Amino acid sequence: MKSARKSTATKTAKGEQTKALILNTALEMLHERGYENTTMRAIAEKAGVSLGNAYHYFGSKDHLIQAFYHRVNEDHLRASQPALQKESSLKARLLSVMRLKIDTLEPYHEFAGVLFQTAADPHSPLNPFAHASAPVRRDSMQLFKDLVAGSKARIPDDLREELPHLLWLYHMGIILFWIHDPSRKRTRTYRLIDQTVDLLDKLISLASNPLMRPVRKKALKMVVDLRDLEVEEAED
Amino acid sequence: MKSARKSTATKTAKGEQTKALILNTALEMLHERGYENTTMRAIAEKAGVSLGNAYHYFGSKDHLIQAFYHRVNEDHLRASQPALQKESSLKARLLSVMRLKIDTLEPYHEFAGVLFQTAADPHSPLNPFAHASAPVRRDSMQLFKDLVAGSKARIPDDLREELPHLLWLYHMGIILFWIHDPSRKRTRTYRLIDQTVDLLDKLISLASNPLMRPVRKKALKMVVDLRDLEVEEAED
DNA sequence: TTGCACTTTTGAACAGGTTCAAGAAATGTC
DNA sequence: GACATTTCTTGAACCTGTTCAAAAGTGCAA
Repeated sequence: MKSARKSTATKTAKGEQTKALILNTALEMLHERGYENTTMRAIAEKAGVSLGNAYHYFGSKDHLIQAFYHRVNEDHLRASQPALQKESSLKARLLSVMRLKIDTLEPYHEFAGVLFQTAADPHSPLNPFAHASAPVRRDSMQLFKDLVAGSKARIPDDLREELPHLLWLYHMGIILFWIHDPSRKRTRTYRLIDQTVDLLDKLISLASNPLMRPVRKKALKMVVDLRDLEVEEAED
Repeated sequence: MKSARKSTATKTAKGEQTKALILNTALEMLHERGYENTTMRAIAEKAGVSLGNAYHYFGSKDHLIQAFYHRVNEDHLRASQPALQKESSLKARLLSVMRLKIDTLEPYHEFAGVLFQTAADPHSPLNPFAHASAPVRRDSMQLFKDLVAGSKARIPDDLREELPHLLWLYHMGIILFWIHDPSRKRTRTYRLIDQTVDLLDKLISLASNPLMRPVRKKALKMVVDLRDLEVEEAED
């Protein structure tokens, strides 16, 4: 379960085809049977290729999972567009985006643990701070940038600039909660979203108050540090 | 890497002895060689017992890791006592405890990722919210209770009651950062601690202001929800 | 002492992720 | 078209976590 090998880039039309075949088969099986029951051997067999061939295109099972996560992320992006068109207040936009995130993720709750399990390991390609997942992270980060940029709230520039990162971090926290949420239909998570979004909205207003400038500056300095860390790791 | 089996309780003096032998050997090897290179076979061999025997006492490799984490936690507790005796302000107490936490964890930075990797999976016994790690969690939670109780800060009762949980959560966040911190001697993490502790102290003062009561109530309601989730899971 | 119920211990077997050397196919070059 | 090079594909082999049935040991009651 180590393997640093990257997914191999295809050099041939046929290779491209095979890679896509393996990936699609894998995604399908992951969806249908969950993580544990989707073995590399099973994927290879169902796709009609050899085990080694699967490993030629995807350096590890994690890489397949990453592809899976990428797809879920695309779904969320697409699902969020209407709300971002319609809503204009920061609060409403954030609420929609967060709820839709959970909606999108829900079918995979059962094996989401495994999904984020790997995410905590700095060496894992699934780690959301790591290089390998940079595209996925950039996409989801972009969503929060759009979310902030398109809102008509009056927010100081310094805060506005860092807000997307803060919200992204917040959204990771919610997902962590969701993973551990045993309630039916994940009602707790939705409730938590409602409450935290409300709270965040209040806090943002509060932080936008000129009187809060010193505290805000201090907090933002800290956030920038956090962000730098992400970037650094993304480089290596 | 599944296994729900618990560690078996020993029924005999000899069993007790064997269990301790295996555990000590495992901890030693984990410390010396890290996670990947410490295989169950290697532990069993070095301890001079059979592979199956190791599994008789520890249901999985994770259980061994948990024991490891437990020991580190004890070290931290012990290391924190002097500071908790000496310091009286909340800020100073928190700062000491957090810095000592990182000090204690530092020797294991290399494989800490794996350690907390498993922690993200709800099914894992290492998951800090799960039943299996309840003792460890209770211990580290107790530390933060002491931390708050022994401080002479003027804090509203409602906040004071939830503060230990909040600080525990905060401390988990810092550890997450630390895991990903590539800086030499983890200077970034220490800096982040300095900054966040300072900020937290300010926020606590702020939240203690009577004017903040409505926002505070709202925030605390949310925290209680979080805490309930932990408890619930700890039950099953 | 013998027999019984238990705990402890063993090692073989299994499963699944991963590696690798080598053959087959495709592509490019002259 | 023939050869060289690169890419694709294969399947066996390896490693490690985990399971399990059975052997060995232990203590205690009759």
